[in-house]
Amino acid sequence: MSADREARRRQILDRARDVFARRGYHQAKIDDIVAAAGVARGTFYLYFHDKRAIFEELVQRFWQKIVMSMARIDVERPVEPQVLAQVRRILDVFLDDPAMAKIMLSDAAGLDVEFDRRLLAFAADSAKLLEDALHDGQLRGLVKEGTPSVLGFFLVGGVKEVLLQIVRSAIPVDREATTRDIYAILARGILVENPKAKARAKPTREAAPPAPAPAKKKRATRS
Amino acid sequence: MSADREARRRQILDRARDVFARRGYHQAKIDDIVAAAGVARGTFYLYFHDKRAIFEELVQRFWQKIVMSMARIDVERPVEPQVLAQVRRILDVFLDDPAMAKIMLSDAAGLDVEFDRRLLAFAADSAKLLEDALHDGQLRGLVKEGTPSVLGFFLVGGVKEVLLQIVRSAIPVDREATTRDIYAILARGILVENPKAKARAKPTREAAPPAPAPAKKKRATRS
DNA sequence: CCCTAACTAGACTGGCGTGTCAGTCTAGCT
DNA sequence: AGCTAGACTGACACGCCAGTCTAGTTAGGG
Repeated sequence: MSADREARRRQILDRARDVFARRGYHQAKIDDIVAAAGVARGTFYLYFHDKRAIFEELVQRFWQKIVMSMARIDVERPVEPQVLAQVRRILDVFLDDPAMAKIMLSDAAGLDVEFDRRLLAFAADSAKLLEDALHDGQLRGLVKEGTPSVLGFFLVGGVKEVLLQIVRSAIPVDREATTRDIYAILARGILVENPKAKARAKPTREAAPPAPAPAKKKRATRS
Repeated sequence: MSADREARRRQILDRARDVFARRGYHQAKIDDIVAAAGVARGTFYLYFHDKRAIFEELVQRFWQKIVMSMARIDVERPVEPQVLAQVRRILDVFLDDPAMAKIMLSDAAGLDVEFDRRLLAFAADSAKLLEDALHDGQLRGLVKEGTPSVLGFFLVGGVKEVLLQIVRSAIPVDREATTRDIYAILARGILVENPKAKARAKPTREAAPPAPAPAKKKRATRS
């Protein structure tokens, strides 16, 4: 009955997720999805109103998981283990479902004006909350100085990119180690401020350009 | 003659850039582009082979600018001003051309299998170079410990996200201040390690969930 | 005044992919 | 055996849009 129905729905949903992850929203054709799910084209439309609807449902469900993994930081207790645990939980949510992670971290924009609008609005709200939290943290001496919105964006962007690259490369990672790496960046940054000439290895070495779109430090052509 | 031709080409290119930035690759119709450029449909095809070609050229040109802004860090001289200048240059490149910035930071993927493939490959190369540079920096005592690839991804992702949000919100920012904010994160991180109960403001306050896709710290429902 | 080249306006077509719908098939009931 | 509900099928209609093409306009050069 409705249990069958639920199962069938689940099946389509799961397969669609894989197809979306592999091809991206626009490249994923309904034919690909129904083929992967092993159902007829018409059946798909018995369970989902249209392509956008199934995509939205996938995004929605995964977003729920993310929200569920968030925990308030208790100021009365040591912060470090709480932050570590939080980072670890985020890692788990994304890496436990690489297909959805890929979808959330690369697609999820540029499909529909309305969908984009809602997504953007939601993102803005979330960013505002994070910003407030960081500002509050600053007042409490838990967060270093700096423009809260910039701190928040950097934080989110950094974690997103790390997760995306992990998921893309499909290489299994040591989650514990990655958690510590991220925590170290949060707590201490990346650059050494006063180099005071430490190691100094092979003196002839290249520095490097950036990645995908924008990039950062060292090396190149000019200047 | 060819000067006129170059100018016409330029005009179409510039207007197309605006349309792509406003609508995204898929929503941008050829009709939108020719209307914005004030040329006839046929004329467009006198200058560009097809839609993908003009998009690729835009991406290509902007990427050149990014690469040009990269400078090798001279280990013999003080690092801080060099890094500050580097961050500032990146900010300038992106914020001077918000339309292209928007395109590079959100689209630029998911249009064509071949295009994606090349982009990804290129991104991977760049990431590798940055990773090597960071590793080298560690040996020289300029970069803190941690897995170089994770440091690199976090760095790139953080900067990307900050730029994207600035460009999206269209609010003019103080580039000098943003540069310092980013440098501060690079040099010192975000979290205070040993809070030692400093300020302590309004004790009843919310922490916050995250942003767009993945997110970070504080707040929520469970745990 | 004509000729050419660049351009315009816009009609056209071809392909693609979404969503529909008339019909089939199955399981269960009477 | 006859009937019914409703899950499922898949050919097809339709809209959309990139890219092509034609007829007509404009401007300059000889």
